[in-house]
Amino acid sequence: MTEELLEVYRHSLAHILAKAVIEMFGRDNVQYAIGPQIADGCYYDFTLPRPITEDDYKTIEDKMAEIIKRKEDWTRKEISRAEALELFKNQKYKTELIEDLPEDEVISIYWTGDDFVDLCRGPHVENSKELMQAAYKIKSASGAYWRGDSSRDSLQRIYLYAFPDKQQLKAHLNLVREAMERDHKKLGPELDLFMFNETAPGMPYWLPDGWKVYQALIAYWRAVHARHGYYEISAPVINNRKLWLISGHWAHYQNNMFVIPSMAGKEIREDDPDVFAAKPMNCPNAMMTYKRTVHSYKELPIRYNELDVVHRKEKSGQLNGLFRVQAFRQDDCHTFVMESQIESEIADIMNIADQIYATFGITYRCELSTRPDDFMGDIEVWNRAEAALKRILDNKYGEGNYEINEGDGAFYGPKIDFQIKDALGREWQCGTVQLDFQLPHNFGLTYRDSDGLQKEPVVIHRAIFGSLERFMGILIENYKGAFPFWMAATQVGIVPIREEHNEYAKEIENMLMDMGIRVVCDCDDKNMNAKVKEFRLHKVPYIVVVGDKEVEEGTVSITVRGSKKQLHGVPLARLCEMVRTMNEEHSQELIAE
RNA sequence: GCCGAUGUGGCUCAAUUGGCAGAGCAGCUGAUUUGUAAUCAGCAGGUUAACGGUUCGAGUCCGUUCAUCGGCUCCA
Repeated sequence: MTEELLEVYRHSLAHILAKAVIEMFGRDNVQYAIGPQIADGCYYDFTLPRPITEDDYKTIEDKMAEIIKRKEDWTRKEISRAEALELFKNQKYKTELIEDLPEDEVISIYWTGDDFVDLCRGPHVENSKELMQAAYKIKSASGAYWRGDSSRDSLQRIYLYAFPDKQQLKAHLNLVREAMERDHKKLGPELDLFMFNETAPGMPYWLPDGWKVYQALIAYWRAVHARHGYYEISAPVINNRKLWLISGHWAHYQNNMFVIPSMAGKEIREDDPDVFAAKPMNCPNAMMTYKRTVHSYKELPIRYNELDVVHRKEKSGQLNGLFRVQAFRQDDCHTFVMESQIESEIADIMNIADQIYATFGITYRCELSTRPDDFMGDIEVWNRAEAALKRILDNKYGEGNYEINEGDGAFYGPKIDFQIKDALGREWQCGTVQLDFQLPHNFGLTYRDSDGLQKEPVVIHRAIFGSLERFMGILIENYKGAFPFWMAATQVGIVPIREEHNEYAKEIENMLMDMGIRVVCDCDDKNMNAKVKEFRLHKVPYIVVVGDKEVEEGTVSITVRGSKKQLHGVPLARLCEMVRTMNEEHSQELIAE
């Protein structure tokens, strides 16, 4: 099955879907918009007399089957603009699409039978009978805005899984089911990693086990940055409005800020000096730390790393587990550089990103976002900065091998984003490198250059994880909760077989603890099988079992997660060597021999 | 914010047309001491998300709010 053929099937099924919906609700009651193909099928957007619910899915699917069985011919016609406008005169979205086409564009339409016509470029099947073997299933229904614009009509979108045959659909549904098993929203509470409470929507609580994993991530992150000349700072979490007025957040970002009046019940007034806001970003405080003293060109670049929690008020309906939260820790850095240092500094950041992502076996996609229409600052500086970013990406990926979002940059500078996929294949922005010419200016930052003149530094905002919360979500799904040894909350679980083995088990626990290993020895009064099961459920990488034989020999038995065979008679010195190696190398695989 | 769905002990789920809120796991107590995924018995655990309405009677029907999920839009 070639890609092209798959496309023909999905495209054609979108038409069948539209035809089915129209037959269900009546031609005059349906406005149909667009129905493109997507990764696992297609969708179609409509305006309908009432909302589609799950009860309708079967009806629509049956209707589609019935239509396909009619074995209607599909005929393509090319028509003039005037003819097209006449044909679709009662269809507002089609009319708008036709009006927006260039004057000289050939307008093609497809008839499916003689009672359904759609504006379409094609290609399609010749006759519906070619779809007899096709397998499809309604995935979901949801709202969607006409042309993705929230100020325009709200349409109803019906998503369809669509494949050439039943086997492929079944295989895909299995993949989806498996992906659901990896869902961090399911695994997180199961493994006691994190939780939420309705008194703090979108603000995760990190539980003891989750916090250990989180801390392991941070420790690794610190170790990497220490070798690249980074210094960590921490700054206030709430600041007076004065700061946000200077940075521009009060004007441009207020809707996303938790604003805090000085007293409970006090109204927030524009002229009240005593108003604070929780920081949605770290940058303004980083500017303040730079500004505390004078700087020489010899000091640059200055790299201020930080891990403070930021709060962003999101509109309801936008929260999503750890992927979209209202309180999160960014692995943020603000680097103050001279313009001439931008390229080498960003190249170094890209190296750090590569190193860190590789440790987790994560693949990412880079996007460059360039100057928007409402940009601020000097256009020459913009051009030079964009050229520098392009050179870096060209060198790394080759020209044209990365995406460029023209005009998508921030108003204060261009940026490179790193996109990473979750278990269901949805992409999330994690790392980001943004150039900023504006904040240093707003805050009046300067350095004394070698020529004796005062100049403005450029700021590079960057994050590798993006937000620790989002990155943890990605990692939980990536590893299905079975973290590599170096990250695991409990790295070694010890199971004494009988009470008389407890003492030896505790000796091993102490020995490993002295090495900084996260170890739990289960001396509870219960069946050893129950202890093993408990450790397995928590996906503990190494389960160490000790009984008569081990006490006598001074060895352990190791059950390695994911491996069927057990390692018997492992000397304690060897156990120490194994765990030390995995920790030091941040290896993803467990040593199993 | 928009469209749709969901909400019952800590967890997984029951509860017929509206008719006594119930089980397994986890927990506690006691017994049990076991070689790689659940030892046995007993006990306890609930304002069915919250608030309001309909009804002789609401987990169940209606309304509002909150939270969560799938999307749209926006974002790390």
